[in-house]
Amino acid sequence: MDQNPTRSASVTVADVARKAGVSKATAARVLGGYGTVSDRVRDAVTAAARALDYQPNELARSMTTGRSGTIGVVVGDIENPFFSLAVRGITDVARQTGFTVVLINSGEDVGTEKAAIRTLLAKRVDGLIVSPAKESDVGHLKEATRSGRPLVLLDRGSEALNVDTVLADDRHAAEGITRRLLALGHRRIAYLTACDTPDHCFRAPDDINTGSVRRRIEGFLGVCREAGLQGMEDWVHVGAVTPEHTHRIVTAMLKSPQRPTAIIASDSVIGLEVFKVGRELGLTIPDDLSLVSFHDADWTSVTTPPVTVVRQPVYRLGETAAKLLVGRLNGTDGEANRVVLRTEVVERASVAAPADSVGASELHREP
Amino acid sequence: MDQNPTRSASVTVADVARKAGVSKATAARVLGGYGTVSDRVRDAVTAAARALDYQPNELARSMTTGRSGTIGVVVGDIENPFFSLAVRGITDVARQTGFTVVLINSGEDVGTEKAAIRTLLAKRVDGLIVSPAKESDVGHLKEATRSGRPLVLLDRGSEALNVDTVLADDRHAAEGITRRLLALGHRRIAYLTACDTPDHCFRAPDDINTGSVRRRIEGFLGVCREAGLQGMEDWVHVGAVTPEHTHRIVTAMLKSPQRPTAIIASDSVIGLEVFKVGRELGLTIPDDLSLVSFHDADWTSVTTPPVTVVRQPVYRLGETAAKLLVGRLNGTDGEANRVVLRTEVVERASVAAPADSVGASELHREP
DNA sequence: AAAGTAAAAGAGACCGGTCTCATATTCGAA
DNA sequence: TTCGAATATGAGACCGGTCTCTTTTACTTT
Repeated sequence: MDQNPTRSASVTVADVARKAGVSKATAARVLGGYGTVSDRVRDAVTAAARALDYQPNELARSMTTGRSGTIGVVVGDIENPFFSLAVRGITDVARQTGFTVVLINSGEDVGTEKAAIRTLLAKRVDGLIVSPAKESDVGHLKEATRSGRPLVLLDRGSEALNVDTVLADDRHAAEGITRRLLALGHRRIAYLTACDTPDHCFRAPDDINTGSVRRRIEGFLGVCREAGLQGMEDWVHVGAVTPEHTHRIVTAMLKSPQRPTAIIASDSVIGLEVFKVGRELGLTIPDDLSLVSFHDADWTSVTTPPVTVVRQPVYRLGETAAKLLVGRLNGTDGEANRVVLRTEVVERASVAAPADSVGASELHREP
Repeated sequence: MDQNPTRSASVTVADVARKAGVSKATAARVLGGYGTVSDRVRDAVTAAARALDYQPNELARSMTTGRSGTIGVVVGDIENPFFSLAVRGITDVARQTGFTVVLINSGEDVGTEKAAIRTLLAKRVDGLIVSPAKESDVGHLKEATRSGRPLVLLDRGSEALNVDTVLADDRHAAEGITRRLLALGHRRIAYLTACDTPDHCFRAPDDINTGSVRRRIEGFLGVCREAGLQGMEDWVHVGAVTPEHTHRIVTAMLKSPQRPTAIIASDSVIGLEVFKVGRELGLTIPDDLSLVSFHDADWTSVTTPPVTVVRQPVYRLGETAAKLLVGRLNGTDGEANRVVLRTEVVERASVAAPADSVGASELHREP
């Protein structure tokens, strides 16, 4: 019965039409599910299609309809649990709504991101979800929107881009944990991020091109300033791009005579490395060093002590972005939405008053 | 200067040709980078393309060439660090070789997987990398290969499918850790996996459809049998599909009078949950309970105690699969490759002799 | 039974590229 | 100078669908 192996040359509507004894147009109507056809013909065509094992060619379909049924997603690094969870949110919505996801990693490099956008546009994705590497460099994104395809920004916004954006309230979260640390008496608080600057030094928030991180640093510095602490810019460290880099930076930091009494890690990959270095150097958390990490990664609840984190609704970040995009794709228009999802500080046990908190509380009384 | 906003209707080769004053065919030659053209014409066309901001339509190109430049990837769950790391390996190779990745999560459900394959085939991906949910149910995969598009199996093989396959040597790894546990005196060793059976009970390895996991269980049971332990099938627990399920199963297991003295977790998500439950119940690892987990997730080195794991070369698993696929795409043919990558047991501190090791060694003397 | 209308089917253009084949041009060798 | 080969360009079919427009068929209506 199977002596007729499917030829590699694929079966087309024309083949089905011929077999069913109808015109190509009619067969296409049945197969494509549009227009009006009689029941008799529908059955004949369906039977012929089954007999021939007809497989529609979506490419050809996209050609004429102009819709490819795909959405392009550009994230920094799918390996990072933050992005993999967000992407899960995106793919779930995509599947439910009949879209398919093309995924590209930018490696947080603008050049790669540009190439990615170009590729996706050339492949005629219906829309884009991007987590831009640099807020300041978004010409390629602007161009993408100009081509008429909707764009949604994920986790990082851009003033220059008037498009749907889904963010976590990073500044607020940073302010909260900074206040907490200050109240406990910490004065030497380091903020550590993967974002880098040309000379690997931090001077002002404007040096940071990743929106979410910049807002956090602004919140951190703002609260410090309110509390009368000046020059906290020196405590912001950039360039923790790999675990190895992070290891080096944290080790240097913790070995210096004026070592920080608390560290804020900008993501869970960094947080993990800080934890490791602390242990390596024989420092006890939280007695010798307080640690707060962004992203409630699974491991943070299971260490000794468990780590206090900023919980971001990462899955919902992706989910919301995808829903917004699908909405646009289905014709919703109007002003760009800026959705800001609430974060939450999960207090665990990696934060305590610093050992030298006396000096610190004196400082507190100064102003 | 920018008073001429790009019309949404895209610029085609025909438009460029007209502007450059050449035929469509010639313009296409320049733009497509094929055939021979004079320098003068090339410059003219290039200039016209730039002036018009021509963006090639890959869809149309794929239409005629039959190659879409995309590879379809179907994994269980991108949120699982195992898959996100493997996918990272795949996407890296894809980018380097000029391919783009379409990602679909199967949720380990064969129905979803089938739909995914159909979608990807309809979108005319050039090739597929799949981590099949069930080894026994691969008709749809067979069909995919029959359509002429190469398929590479990731982490899970299938005897029924004679295609390139990349696996970790799961059986060997399971045998190693089982021997270790037995040598320490453990007799009540539980194996816990997410794979499920219709009635949520395990009787024999054939109940397990996920190849990698079945091989591990076979290794586990085989070594136990060698050591004279019978009926260890009862110690294999299935259905740890979510952290909640896992929590319930592990709690029941550890509260039973005949509680296991050691648990082997089939992935890091399960391992984490076992760790949490152990702590909840006030059990000390490794004194009260030994724990070994598959997958060297980042958190495993940072707990107290750190967890002994089976390190799989996950990134290389994905990378190798992608390289194999790209090879096929570039015309390599010949017998199907079965690549088995070595795993490694990373000894940390979550394994020790059981508290009641005396009774255990007696048992050991029995046969 | 004739006319009028709605439903069904067919013919063929079209989407935006590629590619074959025919024609025109250029160049070197005889 | 002239011919032949090599190189450049043009015309148009083609990929596999969708979709408009026209013709044919079926069903009301009076």
